[in-house]
Amino acid sequence: MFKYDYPHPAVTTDCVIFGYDTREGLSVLLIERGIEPFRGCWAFPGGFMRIDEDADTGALRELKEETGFEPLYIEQFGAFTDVDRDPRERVITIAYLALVKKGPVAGGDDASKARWFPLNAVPALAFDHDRILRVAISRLREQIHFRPIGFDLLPPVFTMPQLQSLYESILGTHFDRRNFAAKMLHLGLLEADKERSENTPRRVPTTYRFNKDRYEEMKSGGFRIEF
Amino acid sequence: MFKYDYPHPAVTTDCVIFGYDTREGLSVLLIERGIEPFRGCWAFPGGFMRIDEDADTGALRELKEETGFEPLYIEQFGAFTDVDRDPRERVITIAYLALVKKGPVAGGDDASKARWFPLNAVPALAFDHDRILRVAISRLREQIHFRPIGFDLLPPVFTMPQLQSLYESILGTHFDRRNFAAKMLHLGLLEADKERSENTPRRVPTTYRFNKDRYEEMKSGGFRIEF
DNA sequence: TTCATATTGTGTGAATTTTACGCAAAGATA
DNA sequence: TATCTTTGCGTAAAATTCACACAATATGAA
Repeated sequence: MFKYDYPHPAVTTDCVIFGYDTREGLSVLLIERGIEPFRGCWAFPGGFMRIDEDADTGALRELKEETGFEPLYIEQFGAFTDVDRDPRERVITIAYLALVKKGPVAGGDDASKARWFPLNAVPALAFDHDRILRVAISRLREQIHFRPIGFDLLPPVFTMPQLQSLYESILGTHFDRRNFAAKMLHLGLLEADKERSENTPRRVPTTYRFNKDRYEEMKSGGFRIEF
Repeated sequence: MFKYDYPHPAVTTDCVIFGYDTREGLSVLLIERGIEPFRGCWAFPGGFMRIDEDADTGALRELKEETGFEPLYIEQFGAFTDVDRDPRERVITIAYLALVKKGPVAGGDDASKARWFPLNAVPALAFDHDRILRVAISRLREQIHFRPIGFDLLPPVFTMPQLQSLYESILGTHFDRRNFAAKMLHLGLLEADKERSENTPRRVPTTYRFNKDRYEEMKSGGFRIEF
């Protein structure tokens, strides 16, 4: 039993985990809650922050425990603190945005009910997670202009059409194929690859790799990807 | 006495309050701590979040109580959760960025020791507030591209040189006078004012007002101020 | 093998925006 | 009235964005 002179809220972390594939576009990973409150509802993986770990560590721990994924990018994007957002007691949550390489859920102990949902087919969510998701998406859209985080969602070797549909999926817009390729190549972050991509219906597109060293160089002088 | 099965951290809010005037440029409002820990150190106004209010409400309350200012803009920009950031007990803080019309500190009860510091003359700060300040400044620089929040820092009627030095002060850069004016006017957010500005050494610059209605119109179609 | 089809790679000119900078007008001071 | 400083306006060159055409490559059917 832990005692305080003043009431303290409980603190949780929640992870909005995005993944991507060409078939379903941008998707988010949800877990079906096995316990009350909101039993049977879908929610973000997350849990109580331990008293001896910071929120970043806690979010990462919960993410791995509940989904088995190793995030390629993770970033705190806000605290959600509405007084009655949790029916049990006063709980505030610190929300994280994570990108992972999409795949079948490897499954830790709790992961039996984890599933990917394409962004346009997300069910009603527990707590205030609907609002958290909206904020996460708008944050992802902002971030993609400043960091090449999109590349974390693709395999290490990818084609220009793949890269374009990823960007279109995240930003919800359509780009001219030729202008998109020109801009991307002009950034100097891509290098053409020898290998050929597999499983393409028509002409085989050239494959590229993301040059992370080049990106690190560019960051020092400030940096922005325009679209 | 409040008892929990699991340990709960304390939760505070802290406000990084920015003000501006031509003489000192961008400044931040700090309070000298009267109690331990960090007694005598300068820190952001803030305090414990109440169990029956959300963080936004708490931040606003503390801001008003401790400084007497009414923020023209306020925005949460992050939670800081390092395990040992407070020597007393586990305390996490939710940090807010606020803009106020700079003036003498009106002073609530605690405000006796509040003072404005120009950004290039900020003393060492209590807790992890140095880091919080750095994050706040970079957030302010980002935000100024998407919202005309700079106008909240100026008097309702202002001149183009005033507006320019505000932007230069926030972004830490220098713009060509003529190009800056052209871009600003081109946005359509300014309307020329009849009145003349006072106290100018040479030629009297024309004065402008910020057209908030026009801004609200523009927001719907997405919006970005480029520099 | 050949042809029609689908998809990718590259280029180019027009329109727009950014950038650098010249010059005259307006007020203050001598 | 002359001089100095600051503001307002304009313009040409450079860079970027945007719309679009055409050739090249692979597949599958004839």
